[in-house]
Amino acid sequence: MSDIRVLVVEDEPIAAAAHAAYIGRLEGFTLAGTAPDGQSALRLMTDFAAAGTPVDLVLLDMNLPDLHGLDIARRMRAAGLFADIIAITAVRELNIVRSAVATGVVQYLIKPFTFATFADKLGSYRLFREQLASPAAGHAGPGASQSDVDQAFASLRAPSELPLPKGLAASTLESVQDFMKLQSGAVSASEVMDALGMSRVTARRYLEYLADAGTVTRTARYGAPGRPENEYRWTRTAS
Amino acid sequence: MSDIRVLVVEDEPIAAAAHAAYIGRLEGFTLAGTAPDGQSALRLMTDFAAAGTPVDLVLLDMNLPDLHGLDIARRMRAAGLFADIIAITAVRELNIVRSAVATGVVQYLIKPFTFATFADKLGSYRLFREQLASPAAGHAGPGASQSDVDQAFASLRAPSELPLPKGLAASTLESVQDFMKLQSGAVSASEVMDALGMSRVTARRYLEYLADAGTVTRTARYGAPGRPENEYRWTRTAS
DNA sequence: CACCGTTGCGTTCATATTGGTCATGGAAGG
DNA sequence: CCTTCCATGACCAATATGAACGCAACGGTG
Repeated sequence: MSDIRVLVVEDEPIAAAAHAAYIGRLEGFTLAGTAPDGQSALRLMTDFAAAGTPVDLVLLDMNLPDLHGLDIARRMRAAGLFADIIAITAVRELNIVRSAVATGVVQYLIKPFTFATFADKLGSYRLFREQLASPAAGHAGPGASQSDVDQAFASLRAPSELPLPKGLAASTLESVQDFMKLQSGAVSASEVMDALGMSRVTARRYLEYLADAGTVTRTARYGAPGRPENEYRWTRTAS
Repeated sequence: MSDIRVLVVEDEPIAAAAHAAYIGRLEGFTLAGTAPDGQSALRLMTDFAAAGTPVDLVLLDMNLPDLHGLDIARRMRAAGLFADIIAITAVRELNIVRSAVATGVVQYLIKPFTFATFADKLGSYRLFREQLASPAAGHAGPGASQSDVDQAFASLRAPSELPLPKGLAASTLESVQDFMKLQSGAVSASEVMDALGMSRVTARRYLEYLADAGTVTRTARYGAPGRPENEYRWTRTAS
């Protein structure tokens, strides 16, 4: 089976290069090109389609200088471009998710994400395509049954757990992350402990992990008696 | 939450009446109207949108006298109509499924189907909407995390139609579901074990399956020594 | 200015308690 | 009687907690 041709649409050059590099590391995917804004993305897709090598999948950032990602998706459909779309955004608004689904977005990635998350989402998309290309054996005839379609949809939309370092639980990490997102200023490990009802050791361990991952920054707080206290601050997610 | 307004698009009068009757039997759904062909369907949707009562969901037959279902979906998007679509078809062609996904089809029903299948697909769609309207409890704040989005997408799967994984029995799953429905708060796996008289392993396996299917949410309970205990909460809100 | 007690957090370790997995037994169906 | 499937019990792995220890800055005191 030929590779899935991917177009990366992202205005920030650093992020665009990162996504392109991610694509290169994945089996079964080929980078078709990159576009820094909506207009050039649409033009590129039209050119590729005219050249007989249409784009199969678009990694579409929602925040672009000229057009919103949803607008691009709508214009794509209006222009007869029916590549599948994986939306990438830092905007955590659920109503946007619904609108995105209505315009044919098959996956939704929230920045910042790790390569593991990225690979997982694209992998499930590839599995979705493969299941539609060759349905499960055992059914006679060329048609697809309801369960075949259901299985394809399931593989497209199934969540998956990512491997975490030993000693850390996914649910706990998520609680800490959600709490940190809401804090505008810096918080100490003790404050996290009180707010989430967990022990000081646990709170500190997860904050330390997030600091290592770059999701939060760690600074020292002086002025009070006692050993200086580390305070953690949610790093502004790069648009 | 107000009901989901549904438009039935179906050329055969008998089938159209059947679908309309199905809608009437479902909690949380209201029939907005029926259309026998693509042109009148588009006109109806435009009129509803202009009247301030837009259609939320379209049950769209793929084989219509004037237009193909995919064409209708594309024209809807081009016209700025972003109702969600559940495709209904007797044509079992998988490439159509892929194109349908690209135009924002959220579910795919293959005729002939029973009322149970119909109710299941629409029920999972309603759960999808509810999860996007109010993300899972346990996470504070207005933002949605990656796992919230994943879980919403997961509700679009059809657990009852998928073959059950090895080791699960339908009858046991039903009793666990019935018990969980009655619980207002969160329950742990041990409590389910005691209440239903089954082993901890079995209770946990079924709860885990339900959590994966999005029917229950899983959160951790902190504060006590020892490994945190998972507690499960029924999420399907009876509207 | 140097030193030392105080103070509160960082760090480590053992412990408790649950989650996860494997092989086994029993029941249902053919 | 055989096969298949699921619930079970027992084992190992995982993870938050509490306590004990160490460390670094503050604030007196010499």
